[in-house]
Amino acid sequence: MNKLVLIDGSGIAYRAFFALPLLNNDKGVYTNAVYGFTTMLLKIIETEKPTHMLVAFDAGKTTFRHKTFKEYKGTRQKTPPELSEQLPLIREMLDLMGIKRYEKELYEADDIIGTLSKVAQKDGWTTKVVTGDKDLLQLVDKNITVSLTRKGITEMDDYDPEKVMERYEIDPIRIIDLKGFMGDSSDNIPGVPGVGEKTAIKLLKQFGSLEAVYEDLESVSGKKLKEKLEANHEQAVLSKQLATIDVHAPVDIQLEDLAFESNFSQALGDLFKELEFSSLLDRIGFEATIEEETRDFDIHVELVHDITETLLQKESAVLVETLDENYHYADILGFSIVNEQGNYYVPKEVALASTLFKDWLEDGTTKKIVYDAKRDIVAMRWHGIQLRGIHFDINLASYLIDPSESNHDLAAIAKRRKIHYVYSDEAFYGKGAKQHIPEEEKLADHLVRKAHAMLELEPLLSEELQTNHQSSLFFELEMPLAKVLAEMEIKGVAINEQTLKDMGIELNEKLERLEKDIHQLAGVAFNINSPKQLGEILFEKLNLPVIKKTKTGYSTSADVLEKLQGSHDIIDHILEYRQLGKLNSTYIEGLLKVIHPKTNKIHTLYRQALTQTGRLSSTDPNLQNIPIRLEEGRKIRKAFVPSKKEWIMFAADYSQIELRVLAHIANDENLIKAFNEGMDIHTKTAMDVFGVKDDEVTSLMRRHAKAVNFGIVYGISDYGLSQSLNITRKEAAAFIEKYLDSYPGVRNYMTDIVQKAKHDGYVTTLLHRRRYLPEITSRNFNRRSFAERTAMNTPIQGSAADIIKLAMVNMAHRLEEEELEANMLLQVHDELIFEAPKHEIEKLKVIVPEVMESAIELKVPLKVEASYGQTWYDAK
DNA sequence: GTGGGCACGC
DNA sequence: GACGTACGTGCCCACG
Repeated sequence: MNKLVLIDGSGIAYRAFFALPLLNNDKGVYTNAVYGFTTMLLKIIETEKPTHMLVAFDAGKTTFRHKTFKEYKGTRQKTPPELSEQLPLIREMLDLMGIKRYEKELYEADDIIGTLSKVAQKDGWTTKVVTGDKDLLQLVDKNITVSLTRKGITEMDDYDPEKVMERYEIDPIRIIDLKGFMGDSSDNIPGVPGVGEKTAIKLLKQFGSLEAVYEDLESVSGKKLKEKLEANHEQAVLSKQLATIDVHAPVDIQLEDLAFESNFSQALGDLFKELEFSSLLDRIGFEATIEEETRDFDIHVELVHDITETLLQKESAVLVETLDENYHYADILGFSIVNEQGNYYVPKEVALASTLFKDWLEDGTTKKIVYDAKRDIVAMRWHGIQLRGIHFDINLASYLIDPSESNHDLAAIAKRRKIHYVYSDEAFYGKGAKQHIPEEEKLADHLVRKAHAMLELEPLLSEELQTNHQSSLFFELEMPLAKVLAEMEIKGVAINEQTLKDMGIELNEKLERLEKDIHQLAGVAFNINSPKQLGEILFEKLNLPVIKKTKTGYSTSADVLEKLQGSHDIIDHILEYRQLGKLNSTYIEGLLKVIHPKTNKIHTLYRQALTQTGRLSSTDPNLQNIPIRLEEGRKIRKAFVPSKKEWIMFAADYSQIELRVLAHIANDENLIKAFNEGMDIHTKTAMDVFGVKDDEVTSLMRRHAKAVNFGIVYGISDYGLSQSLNITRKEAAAFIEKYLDSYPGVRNYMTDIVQKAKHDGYVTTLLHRRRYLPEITSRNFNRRSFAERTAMNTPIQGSAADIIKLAMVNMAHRLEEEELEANMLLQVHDELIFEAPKHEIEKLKVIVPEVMESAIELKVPLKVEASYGQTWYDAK
């Protein structure tokens, strides 16, 4: 059976261009439309497995339609040059993929597609049309389906005749009548003014066609409508004509010529590499390979059998290779050292057996350039080495220079700075099941290349940091913080395993009971954890009203279920099942799984070079999302205990740090005054937004005010606020307006920062952390709006992150100075958690708030609340 | 192995 | 007027 795929090339290119941010490769060539187009093609090839393919393009500005209506597409904006310059690349891509393309003078892509789809239909073929243009739905027929891009570029909705009927309630061919009435502003087709989709469909359902409506105009209900139709008769007929795809266009190609096979050439792989589509390479059957220019670079490697003084210089790039992502468990593969004396590879056994080498690693007076200081410190510590003398972390530097850079691998950092001789780890070791460690000679070569690049990169990155005014952010904040975090990770947090296990047993019993009840209420056994099965039960079997749909089916999220509460007893049970199930799988079973066998503690990994705002993140396990808001979940914290008897857990959190930062940055008098007077900020906001006095603030007002503050801090939209408060978007927008009226300094800040971001291309935090926002000038409303909210939010959230990081570095020094035994263990964005002997409590109660509050001086005081107890749970 | 849906924290 | 809307991590399911 032949399967033909016809693609609206012009439409998809246009769509891809606007759907994706303006990407470019290292030569500055724009690639977003090519990339989007290509991912769409690959998806189609993979899912449809076509035997024949054609991409049709519009031939030029003038088409036969302009003869009847010279203003056709008259309001179209000129194609942006950033897109035009990508069209030849798309053509080249198609040629290399072996996909035929076609354009015809005076005809549009639609007409070519229409004509060929009907020829194929006659020959008994199956055809799929891929487009972003709803007009093409008129082609839907037996054996012809139309795929409309939905959001982005690779997500599509398939329309067969039934689906068109379901969506529009008319036959596919009546799409042209619909267009006749509605018109189309993007093509400058007038239609009948005042008639939209709803009215047009009503008319077509009643009369059948546009012509039939005009033949029997008297039967049309509504005087106004009748007048509008009468006055625009000619225009409606013309509009229908313009919207009609010519299925008899003079297309001079045979279907057989469109044969397609998906075995791709090396030339295509080369083009992908040139355009930096590395993530797509394996989809066309190419591995990420080491490029020739990289391989050809000759580097002399000295394999070290005996450690001597000569290779241990005052300044070196040092690499300790650990393959396991989780460096608490990672084995060391080997070391490389590159300095002015040479390029050395030191096998693991040689390195670990040498006291000379160990002493050098532990020598704080030598300057070591590393790629990931925290990983190196921790990994070596597990092998008994106290790494010191770290001077420069390549990864951290790259992150500070541009956190949005998607790839901070050494090879990528190097390549962006014209250093091409490093292999990417993925290309060298392989990924997934194919990962393996090559023979020692190759490994030595790889590691030495990496260290060599590190040595070469250090001055380049230093220079960039300096240009960005980020030297002190780097050397005085992030570098010292890496060491502090390493110590926290190594120390780990002790866990009372039995507490977790007991909670697990209790939870399992409750879950079993709940499951039984739910199955009974449903009348059938099913998997409650499957949103798909749950949706079928709720909305098909029990016929509950559908509140929201996801792209794959019914939404069963908590906010949907909450709206269904009361309509069926099963809902409450499901909500409870979900809540307890989450606790059990993520927090009980999940945490038990990651207790380190050697220490019986949990050692998280902080990601210091990941988030766009400068916050840390925590993985393996994530200790930054341990439940607190609901009591059942909060109990999990009872399992987090001090590592020594007679010790306690001590917690200290910043109160409203983001809003204080906002008061400072925005220099808002009202907000500054509120903080200086020590007011409850949510109550204060409620007073201002609702215009009431202190004692008139109801709990609902305060809740709403709190959500508005939350929105300001996290940069959510009016839509986001409306969702969290369950109010309309308009009401949410009104709240935000009221807020900004009350805090004019904040309003000015919001306006100014967006302007500044447009001008500079980036925003910064108090300590010069930087976030680029290229989309702030996007023509796409969503992208632009998002960038604008990010511009407002990042300086707030990022500065708060700067402050707590600074406090952590200071705290580590202070604990040492005071010779306290207390250990700093965890950071949860605005909170620090310690363990300490009881006799240090009184001292900590003074020192910890003092260090945190004095981390930085703002126009408002910083406030810290501290508490302690037997477990993390009790430190509240 | 991957993407989607969901839920946890800040 | 629609668009699709704080971030990050991890679980389970369903798909190939």
